[in-house]
Parts: sequence; structure tokens; C-alpha cells
Amino acid sequence: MEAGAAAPEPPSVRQQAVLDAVLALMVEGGDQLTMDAVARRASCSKETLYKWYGDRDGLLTATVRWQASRVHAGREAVQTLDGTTLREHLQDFAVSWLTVITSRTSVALNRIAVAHAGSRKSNLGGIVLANGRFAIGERVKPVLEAGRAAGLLAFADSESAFRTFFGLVGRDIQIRLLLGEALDLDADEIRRDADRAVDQFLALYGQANT
Amino acid sequence: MEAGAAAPEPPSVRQQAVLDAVLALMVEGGDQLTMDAVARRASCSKETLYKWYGDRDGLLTATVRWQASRVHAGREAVQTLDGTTLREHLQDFAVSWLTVITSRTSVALNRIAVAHAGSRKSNLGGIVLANGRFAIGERVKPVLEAGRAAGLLAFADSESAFRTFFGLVGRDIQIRLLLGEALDLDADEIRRDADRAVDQFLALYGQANT
DNA sequence: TATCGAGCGTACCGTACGGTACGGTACTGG
DNA sequence: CCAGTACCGTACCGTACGGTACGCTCGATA
Repeated sequence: MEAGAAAPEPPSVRQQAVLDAVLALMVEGGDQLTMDAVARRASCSKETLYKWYGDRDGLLTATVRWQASRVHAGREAVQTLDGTTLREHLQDFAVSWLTVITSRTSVALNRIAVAHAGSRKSNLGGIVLANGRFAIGERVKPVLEAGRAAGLLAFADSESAFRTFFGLVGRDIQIRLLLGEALDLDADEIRRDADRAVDQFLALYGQANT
Repeated sequence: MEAGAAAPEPPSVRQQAVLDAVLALMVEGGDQLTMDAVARRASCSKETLYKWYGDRDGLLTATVRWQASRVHAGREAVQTLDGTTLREHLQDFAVSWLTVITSRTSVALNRIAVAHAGSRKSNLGGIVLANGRFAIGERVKPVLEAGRAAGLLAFADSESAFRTFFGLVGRDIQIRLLLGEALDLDADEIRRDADRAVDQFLALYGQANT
């Protein structure tokens, strides 16, 4: 998947404030995301907005990238891997993924990106995919492969195994949220959900010694 | 989930043609879905559109319901259920669900509904959920329960079991499509995917005699 | 044949919003 | 103290689109 032209330069503090204003407006309801509203909320002039971001799409793109840059956790290398640490890693991934996709910000952002994917031009959808679904895939797959190398997991294709993991974790959550269902999970429910998903994944792909 | 006021009366043939025009325009790109474009495409006057559907939202709502009315397959009763027929039933569900969510029409419609869910008012999202995710849930759960009654499956909560099935079938397909990835599956891939999902589901919930 | 309603096509209105222009202000460097 | 820069606030422009009004045709009914 093409992420669509690398980010040019990191936003200044003032620019970050503007992008946060955009995020806030997104969360408050997708339809009030006008350039006027952004300028008012961020206490800046529209002219500045256009100077910094070119046009509305540029502003949206910068916002998506800004949010993505905050979500990325560092990818720590996996060295020792026994049944317990593998399980912990997977649980961490599941919890953080569920936390992300159930957050108001993510829901709002994904709504914008999905809507944008309908009308071509400037693919926010691609950026969101690259920084969401694909980014976590690239982080999980090494763990799965390390698990296989340690004899803890068995699968032929790590991509396919990851997709199953993804499905077991997310189930119907994301589409229900995107379509407007209330359904807010607290940290406990997320943890239980993650536990269940990891249990099921290990039941499918785990070797005896887990 | 509230479906949002039952459908008033079935559309006339002429009205169906109008709604099909709306669907066609949705598929061609979400942004050209203007009342003018619909009137032109359907060879009718805007005044008629407003007379029949009240306003733009009414037209969209009618379109979503119209599409939903076409997707609903009859729910046949489940009587005899052995391991083979259970598997067949689940495979049928998986195939038809994958076929639906990968169809251009469904993607376009879901995009509209998701976008609409951002700005409150007239929840298309609720209607889509009710006729998609929840409708299939209500059709699958009786089968799961029959499978449990026949000693073929083991689970405590059929809703939860269904959600796992849903996740195993859909995985990341829907979100990737909604976010604009190309990814078109042909009938063969769908069938293989459905097979895999059913295998995995039975591995998790099946009793020995499957 | 006269009347009537349904509906097509087109013209029109109001407004919201993307984008631009411009005056005013504060800070920076010489 | 002056020039330059960056930016705020506001006014402005053009257009696209939701919604309305109106004249016309056509088929049905008496």
C-alpha cells in the first residue's frame, strides 16, 4: 500500500495546535469541519491556513499524518520469546489496537477518510490504512514469526495469520462504531476482549507448549 | 439497535428506477451524488424527487432501504443438522456475507452511511447496521444454537460466538475496502476464504464429532 | 373532446463554503 | 527608528448545491 508521498516536515508547535483544532472539530461532528470553523477554533486566519496547507485537502492530510505520528508506539525488538512473553506481546497489541479504534478521535478520523475514499483525489484512506491496519501488521508479524521460530506457533503465511488475529481482535467493533453505534468499551472490557482474542488465536495457531 | 422508523410502503417500479439511479451514482463516486445528478440520471424532475422523498436525506434513506430489501435472502428454517449441514450453512453465510461486503454497491453505500453517521440527523448508519451486521447475526445465531443443541458446537453465548464468526469471516476486508483499497476478490477466493473461516470457527467452537 | 393530475425540463433563489484580498498589529533584525 | 515578516481578523468573491416555482406534455377519465 502506497502511503501517498512522505510527510514533508514536522509541524511547528503552532501548527500542531491548528491540527489539534481540526481533530477536535472532527470529533464534534464531521459536518462542521469548515475552514472558517477551523480558523475560528484555532484563532488563526484562513489565509494562514491556506499558506501552510495549500487547500482543504492539504489540511486534512496534515491532520491525519499528525494523528498518526502520535499513535505510533516505538517498535521494540523481540529477543527472548517464550509462551508467556508471546502471549503478553499479543495481548499488548490487541489492547492497544482496540483502544485506538474505539477512541473518538480514531472513529472521527476514519469517518472522514472513508468519506474521502468515495470521491477520489488525495487519498486520506491510503494514509489511514498505512498508519493503522498496515502499520500494526508490520509490528505484529515479526512477533508471530519469532513465535514460530521458537516453536510456539505454527502457520505457513504470517500475513494470513496476522489477518486472522486482526479479525479475532476487532470482530464487528470498528464497523459498528463507524456506522454510528454508541458502544463505548472501558479499559476492563477491552482487556477481556483482548484476552479472548489472544486465547482464540493461540488455540488456532499455538503449538502444544503454550 | 433501532432501525429508525419502518419503511412506509414499497417503492413503485418508477421509484425503484430512481433509487437504482441513486445507487449507480453512489458507485461512480460519492461526491457526484447531487439532486440534479439524480434527476438527470433518472430522467425525472427534481420536483418529483422532493415530492416523493421529501428531501435529500429521505432519498438516501429510501435508497438504503431499497438496497437492503434486495439483499435479504429468505431465512429458511433449520431442521435436521449434522456436521455436514452445519458446515454448509456456515459456509453459505460466509460466502454470501463476503460477496455482499465486497460488492461495489455495498462499499459505496457503507461509505455514504459512515459519512452520514459523522454528522448526526437521520441515521443511515443505523439502517445499514440493522440490515447488514445485525440481520445476518439474527440469521446465523439460530443455526449456531441448533448446532449446539445437536451437540456439534459448544459455546455459552451465541451472540459472542457469532461475533467471533463475523470476525473470522470479514477480518480486515471491509475496512480496507471502505478506505479505498482496490482488492477485488473473485468467487473462488471468496469461497476459499469462507472455507478457512468456517474451519477456524469449528476449530474453536466445534465438538469432537465434526 | 374537455378536464385534470402526474410528472418532465428548466429556470430560479438563498446560502454555505472554499478560496482570496487587504488592512492592522506585533515582533525581529539592522 | 525603520523595514520586513508573520499573522490575525474581516470582508469579499464565485460557485455549487439544496430546495422551489412554473410552464409544458401526456395519458386517463368522463
